[in-house]
Amino acid sequence: MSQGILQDFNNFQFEEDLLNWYYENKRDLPWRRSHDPYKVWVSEIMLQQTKVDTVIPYFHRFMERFPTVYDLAKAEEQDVLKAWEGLGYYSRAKNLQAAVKEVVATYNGKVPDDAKELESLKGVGPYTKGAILSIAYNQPVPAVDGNVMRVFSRVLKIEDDIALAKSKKQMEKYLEELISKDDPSSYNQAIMDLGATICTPKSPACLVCPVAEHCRAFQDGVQEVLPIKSKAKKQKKLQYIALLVKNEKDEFLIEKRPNTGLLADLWQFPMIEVVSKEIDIESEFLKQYGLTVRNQQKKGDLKHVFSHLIWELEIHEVETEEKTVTAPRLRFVKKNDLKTYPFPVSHQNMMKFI
DNA sequence: AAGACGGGGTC
DNA sequence: GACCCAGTCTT
Repeated sequence: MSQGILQDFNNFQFEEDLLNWYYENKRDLPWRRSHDPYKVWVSEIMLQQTKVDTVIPYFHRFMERFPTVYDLAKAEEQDVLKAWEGLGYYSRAKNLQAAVKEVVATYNGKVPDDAKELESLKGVGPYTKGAILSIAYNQPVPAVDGNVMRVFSRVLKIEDDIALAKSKKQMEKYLEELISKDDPSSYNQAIMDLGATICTPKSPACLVCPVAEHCRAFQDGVQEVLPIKSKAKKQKKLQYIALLVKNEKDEFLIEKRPNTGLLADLWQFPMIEVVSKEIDIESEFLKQYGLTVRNQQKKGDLKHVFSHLIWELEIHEVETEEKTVTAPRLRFVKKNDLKTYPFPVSHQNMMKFI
């Protein structure tokens, strides 16, 4: 047993109380119906920074569309992005498919049960590695996410800033010791359920918590103070003119975004960044897109908030006499065909102005 | 260590 | 508005 913070912590009783609670109260979630490593993997990627309720319908559709690693490996990337449309953090989808291709090519289609192999896969970090190893393969490996940081900041009364990388590393060290060696799969999932339903960020339900008697924060009445987390910086504001460019065939001009960075490889309506007060939209559009447009008409405003920036879009409709475009990332598309392309939510909202 | 990377829900 | 969410990658 280590000196320090784990000293005097009754882990034997904590584990028993936690697991007994979990066996009686675990949530019935779609990805818990099997221990198929591929399903565990997909669910864990989708659940990154994303609530369970949001993920459930996406998970069902994704599994129907790509039931096995082989189906996902051979899919068109655009189809994968379309299945991910609206879920956000789209590099997750691209990395997942790249990693699945690697699993098919290198591991004969079997999701690795080895830590080194797993963490070499794109999009698989310390958390996802631990989740797959524990949930799918029942190995006693920690999976430290926001829930775990919060629950154990309170249980062990840790007052370090959980936004710092070293705090998470330290927590992984503690959990290597604490994690159940009898049922690591249930242990990790129990902490997540506890964090999601009882040990919540605000107003934790300590009076019905199965491990309240082991919780140092509760004993000292500081459960509402922990965990300590430094503030996020506020978003940068960006202003754009977003254009519904319609030709005489009633088609709209769309463009594919660059293959890296924000919303990579998703489609959008053309946008012109508003740098100065007085910009001439028609000449600026000709300069950036090479098309002549006319009869500009303002349709409305749209605001879209990302985690790190804010888009303020001024929606305009214009007409063009062009019927074709040669640039590969530009395309004229009928209104009814727009739904076949993956769009960010901000530009799905633009379609309401059509 | 800090920033990039989505979107939705809550208070 | 601020905060949070079953994080990872890049700089």
